[in-house]
Amino acid sequence: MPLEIDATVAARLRRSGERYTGNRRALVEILAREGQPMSIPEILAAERALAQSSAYRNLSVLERAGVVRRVVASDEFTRFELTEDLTDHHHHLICSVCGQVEDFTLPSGIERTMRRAVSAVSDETGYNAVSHRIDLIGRCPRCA
Amino acid sequence: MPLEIDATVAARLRRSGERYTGNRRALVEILAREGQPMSIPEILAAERALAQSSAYRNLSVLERAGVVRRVVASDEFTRFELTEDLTDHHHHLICSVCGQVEDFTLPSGIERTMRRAVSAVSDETGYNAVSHRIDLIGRCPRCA
DNA sequence: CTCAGTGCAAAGGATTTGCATGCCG
DNA sequence: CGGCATGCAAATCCTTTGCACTGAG
Repeated sequence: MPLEIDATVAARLRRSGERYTGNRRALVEILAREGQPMSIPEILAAERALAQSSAYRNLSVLERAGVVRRVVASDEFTRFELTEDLTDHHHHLICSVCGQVEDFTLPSGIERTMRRAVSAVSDETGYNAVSHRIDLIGRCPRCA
Repeated sequence: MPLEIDATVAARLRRSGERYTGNRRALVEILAREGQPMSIPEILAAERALAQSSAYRNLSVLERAGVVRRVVASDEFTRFELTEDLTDHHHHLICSVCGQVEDFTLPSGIERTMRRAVSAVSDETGYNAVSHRIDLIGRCPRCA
């Protein structure tokens, strides 16, 4: 796992008044290694020693600390990924059949356009602190 | 409810080999009237006579027939809305606190740009029949 | 020592399903 | 008439929680 991520995570947990325990480090490591949103079953398969309840509890802690983000796909599982500032700004390709999620990025020009549009909408509607999320839905090559 | 929607729904159900029953018509009517994604509790509150299981079952039938679409917000409830071709292409503002969903549209130029970008990504990744979904996340005026 | 973190098992809660009955086609 | 739709209640299954125990600080 990149040292920088590790240090940032440590700092954020400290700021939230939470410890950086072995289980939490393991979770961050798995998510960093995988680089794609992972469901709890996938995480548990990758880390046999981790109790299911600890996975849920710690991911929740990491979410509140701003380390991981919840991703909703098309199947019954919530997925988790490291927040964008630990990795990079990206979006998701979601397979409508199997629910698998893949990352992709948009050209920076389009991102700029989107940000402008988003802040315009935010002004018009009275919603504040608006972030955007762009998902593409289709069939992955395996399910096509 | 607009006659045109009613006729289209009837046709799609027929094509799926499904009946257009009273409950199904009531669901379409409520969703058309509301014009915003609705959760099951909201739907049941609007239609007291409808059994919860019938709501779930019929919305599922309507989804398979291409009449309604599932919308995932930020709370624990799945929401439902009429598909875009029965209404219009739009996106969602999701309140990160209460989960309420509101519609908004983007300027057509931006939509065009997005469609081009989406098809480029689709070509690169091997995903096909890709549609896009843009959600803005923020706090609605009531929760701000 | 203390208290947060952990694992196990049980509870919770949205959604699904089994089954007997009613009604549309 | 026959089969799908319906309502009720029970079952499912992801997720959360209670509790006793362990380990880090």
